[in-house]
Amino acid sequence: MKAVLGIDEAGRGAVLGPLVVSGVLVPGEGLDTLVELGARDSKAVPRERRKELLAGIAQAAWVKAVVIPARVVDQENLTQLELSAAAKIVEEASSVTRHPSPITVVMDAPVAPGAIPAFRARLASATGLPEGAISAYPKADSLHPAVSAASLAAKVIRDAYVAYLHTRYGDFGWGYPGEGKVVEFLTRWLAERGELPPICRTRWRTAKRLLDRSPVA
DNA sequence: GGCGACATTTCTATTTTGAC
DNA sequence: GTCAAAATAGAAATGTCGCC
Repeated sequence: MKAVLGIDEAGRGAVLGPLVVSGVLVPGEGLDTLVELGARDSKAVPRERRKELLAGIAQAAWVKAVVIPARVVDQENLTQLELSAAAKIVEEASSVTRHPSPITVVMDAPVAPGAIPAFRARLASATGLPEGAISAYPKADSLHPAVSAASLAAKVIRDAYVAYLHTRYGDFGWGYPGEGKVVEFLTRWLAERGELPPICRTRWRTAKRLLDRSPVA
């Protein structure tokens, strides 16, 4: 039975902090184990519980994450970055399996349904996998246990990275525009330094609005 | 045919509400 | 008190349509 590599990302909509793309590789027969461990829609799992689940998943599966800093997100579009990260994860996953091209890739579609075939073709081209070995569809993070596990891993790793950033920049929340802490942090930073912090995605509307309002911008 | 605007689709999160 | 689902609000990319 082919191994299954689930891929998902966290931090797509955040104005502060990185985008994290994660992959979880399990033997086909190991999918039931992921379900038993509690791999399911990560949005329905409380933040602290996610860490416990990932600890169990990491013992039963191969886990890999690619962290993409905010400044890199500023320079390229998210879909292209996610595709490159996914290709890197597929490459490493292939190297840890014993057979040539034994992987089936399943991931959350990062594009509109009409654009999924083109996305699959690009990923196939980047990885050397046949298109038939790649599956991408909406809500895969809640429908497929390997993608659920990848989603949990991406969120936990992003949370840990953000916690590290808190030690350097202070508490700015989790980085999403809807959080009051995020806007307060950016407003204060901009007022004190006259520029946005290096962990900010300056292309985001939230950042642009603050720059437009800033007297020093 | 090329370009821009808009609609649609996805993702993310938090908050609120209701059931157990 | 805990958990799940729905609502809401932020982001970007793609596809379609109308205009030049």
